Amino acid sequence: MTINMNDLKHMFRDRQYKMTSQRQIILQTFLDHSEQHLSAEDIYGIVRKVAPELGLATVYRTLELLSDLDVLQKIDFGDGRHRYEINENSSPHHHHHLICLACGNVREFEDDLLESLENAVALKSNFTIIDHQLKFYGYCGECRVKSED
Amino acid sequence: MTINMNDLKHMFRDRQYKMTSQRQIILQTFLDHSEQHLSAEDIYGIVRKVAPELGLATVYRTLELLSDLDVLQKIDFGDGRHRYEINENSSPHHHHHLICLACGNVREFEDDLLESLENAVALKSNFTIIDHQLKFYGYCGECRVKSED
DNA sequence: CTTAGTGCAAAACCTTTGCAACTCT
DNA sequence: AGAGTTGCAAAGGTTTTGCACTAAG
Repeated sequence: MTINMNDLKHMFRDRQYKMTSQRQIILQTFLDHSEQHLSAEDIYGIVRKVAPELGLATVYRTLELLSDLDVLQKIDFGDGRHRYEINENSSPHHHHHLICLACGNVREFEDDLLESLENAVALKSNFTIIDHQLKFYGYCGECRVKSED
Repeated sequence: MTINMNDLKHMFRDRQYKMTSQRQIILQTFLDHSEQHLSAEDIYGIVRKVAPELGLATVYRTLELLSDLDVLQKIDFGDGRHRYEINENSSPHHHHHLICLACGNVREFEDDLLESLENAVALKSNFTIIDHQLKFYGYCGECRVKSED
């Protein structure tokens, strides 16, 4: 159930947004880098090669729009800038991040186990849960080996 | 096992940091507001009343120092500024955040259930986990009632 | 006394906004 | 034609930094 350009065009039409070339290029960039967590500046750098006149402000505005439409998910790894990843499937859940404190690398981790916890929390705290974000901080295998010298 | 000023003084002495009045005041502010998630500007505002000459840069530098010492935990709720809370007990684990998408309020949630998940992740991904952060986004009881009009 | 820490102001970042020109529908 | 969109530059907000001065050990 991957999002494609056609879905997007319909989504836009329905809400009277316009499908501009800039928006297409930016979305395509996410489709081409679906495994990565790109910042506005990252996108700007990539997109510049194809469309040198495309402005950084447009990147920011498009990122905000696509986040509002739940096409992108805004994440924060604490490195001072927002990062975005494409929501490939309909449900944004079930995928978390392993952040290495040494090299800063971010890896994905698939998981379903949080569902039950979520229900428990909702009940106990009178809180309607829409989404969650789980991040693990630690050291990846590579960095662990390096530090063993 | 609450952190107090004496523990801190020893911690500082051991590492040849100086215990200045500014640092004491800032730490005391966290002890007095242990349930809250204060930003640099929050701290600055509170501290100003006691020590009007204390500068914002010092607040930032102290926040960084105390985070490095694991006395404070740096959190990000996506509101454009970093927030800090004091690590009252030795193990920083077992407490998460419920963030209301309507009013922006942040509530704490106590929990132990993530331990087993953490072990599973560590094993499966060859990743040594030091810490985790779990955030639930949704709507608190109050905002849910309000939106039912 | 020596070295770390402070305060101030300036700089550095990331992100948002105002506005005239532009382009999808 | 008309509404939404873009690009540029300027402004905004948070955090960092350089440097002369001060204070802790």
